Amino acid sequence: MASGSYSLMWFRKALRIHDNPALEHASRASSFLYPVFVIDPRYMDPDPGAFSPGSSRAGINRIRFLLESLSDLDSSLKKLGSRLLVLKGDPDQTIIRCLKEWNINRLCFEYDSEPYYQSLDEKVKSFASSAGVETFCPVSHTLFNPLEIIKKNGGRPPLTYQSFIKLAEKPSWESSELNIPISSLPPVGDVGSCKIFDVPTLRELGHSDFELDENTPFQGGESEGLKRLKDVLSNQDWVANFEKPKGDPSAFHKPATTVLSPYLKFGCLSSRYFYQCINDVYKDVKHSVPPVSLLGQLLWRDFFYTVALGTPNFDKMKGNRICKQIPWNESDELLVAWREARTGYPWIDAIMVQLRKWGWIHHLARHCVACFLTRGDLFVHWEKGRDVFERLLIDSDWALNNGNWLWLSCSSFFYQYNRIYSPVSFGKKYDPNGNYIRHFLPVLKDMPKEYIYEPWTAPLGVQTKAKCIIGKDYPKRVVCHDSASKDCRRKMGEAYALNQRLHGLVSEHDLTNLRRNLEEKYQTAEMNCRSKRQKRSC
DNA sequence: CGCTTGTTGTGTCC
DNA sequence: GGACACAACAAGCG
Repeated sequence: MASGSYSLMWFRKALRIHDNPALEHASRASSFLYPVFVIDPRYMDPDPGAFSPGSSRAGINRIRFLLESLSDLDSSLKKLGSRLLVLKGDPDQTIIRCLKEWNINRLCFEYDSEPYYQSLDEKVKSFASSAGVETFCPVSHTLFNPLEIIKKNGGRPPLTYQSFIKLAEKPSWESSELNIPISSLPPVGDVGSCKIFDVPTLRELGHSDFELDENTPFQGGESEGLKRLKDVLSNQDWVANFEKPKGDPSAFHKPATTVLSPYLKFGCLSSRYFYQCINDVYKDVKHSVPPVSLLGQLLWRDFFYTVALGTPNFDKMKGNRICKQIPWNESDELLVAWREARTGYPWIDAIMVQLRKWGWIHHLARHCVACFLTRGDLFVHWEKGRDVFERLLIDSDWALNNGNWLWLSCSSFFYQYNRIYSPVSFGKKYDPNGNYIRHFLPVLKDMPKEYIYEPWTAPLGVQTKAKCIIGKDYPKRVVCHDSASKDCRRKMGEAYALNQRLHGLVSEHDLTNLRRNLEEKYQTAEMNCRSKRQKRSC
């Protein structure tokens, strides 16, 4: 193309300038470059019916993080002589209209393995090919191409971390220069009759009633992500010796992990660039190794992306060949208590408050509440907890979120259902004084440390003095952990036996039968108590 | 079939 | 802080 191309760079994730092969390609030999982000009203418009402020799909914290990331991207593009063109509408229809209106002959966007993008991209690509528009969709969100790994494994994804590591080996780009600085970009061409917006504010999108008392301390955008990365890397010793299971989930003034996950989720930070930076630190020093090392965490991310892509119905129990079929109970009452931080277990409730306010909680805190909701205490379906995380986390990532819920509920990957996190003693060993609880549940701030993890055991006099009466100022616990966790173990055992007997081919009918049996067998004191309450209220 | 391996449990004992 | 019992799982490999 002698006169140069009219190129459209479609931003979805990869909200960055550095290590962005699609952007690089789009800017090469182009007369005009149109950098586009499409706001889908279904994703961004307020939904007053949702259980937390935000849209129907995302809580307010993640929408804010995305808008901050877009603003940052826009100002970086402006420094390079370009800008971000924000459009509103159905993403596929909007992109197709732009392609026509602007006579685009080259469309560039990052490959995305999530089902949502797979079907969206299919539509856009099929139009592009019929219209003679060249498309360029590089894999740059993950370290490896998940399709290649699946192919290498004979068409099925590896199901253990170690087999994944063996298949993956070293990434092809390990020692190439990824972060080639861009000094300028081609100009944006005429936009014709397409309505172009600036990056909107939350208020402009109609979100106004969000809480202001304590919001996420994490700001979106590539600049912020790179700054955070620099901070992390400046502590070489910490990077080299990082071991994931050893972090302190109750540390919140200074989190025990990098909190780079939200930047990786939106692609504000390139996972490949991060990988190279860690490798640089490792060069001359003794360091931890996967799976627990910092580099190991990036490999976990790729592992889950690969399994997720190669597993039909990965985000469901039914029809998911790697998921155990378990007769989770259908109690919305218990789900809501968990979601609204009213379980009566301060450690669990404090975590759920931090999740709602910050949109981020420590990895082990995620384990505690996920285990508690599913196989540990409440026996509620992992898909319901998954939905809550999906909405509230600023770093919620389709493959990782579903993969971790499968893991924690002992539905796949991990099967030792007798290992249950105690909602009392797990937090206590990190934070014996309960500072974390006092911060996120101020109603308990004056409870003596002897009782703060189990306030229902505090004598009434102590409760009065702490101005926190259990059952009035703070809820009574929704189940008794000792008996509930024992019941969960037994239920899991029976469900596993059924899965084994039927070789995983458990029908809806089998599951209903087992559920009925279990309910008869294992009704604990609380369960009886709860059903009596329900009957009374009916 | 038997053996090894698997990121991250709890409670008790020394 | 390390060892052990607890009660015990699945996947992968030979």
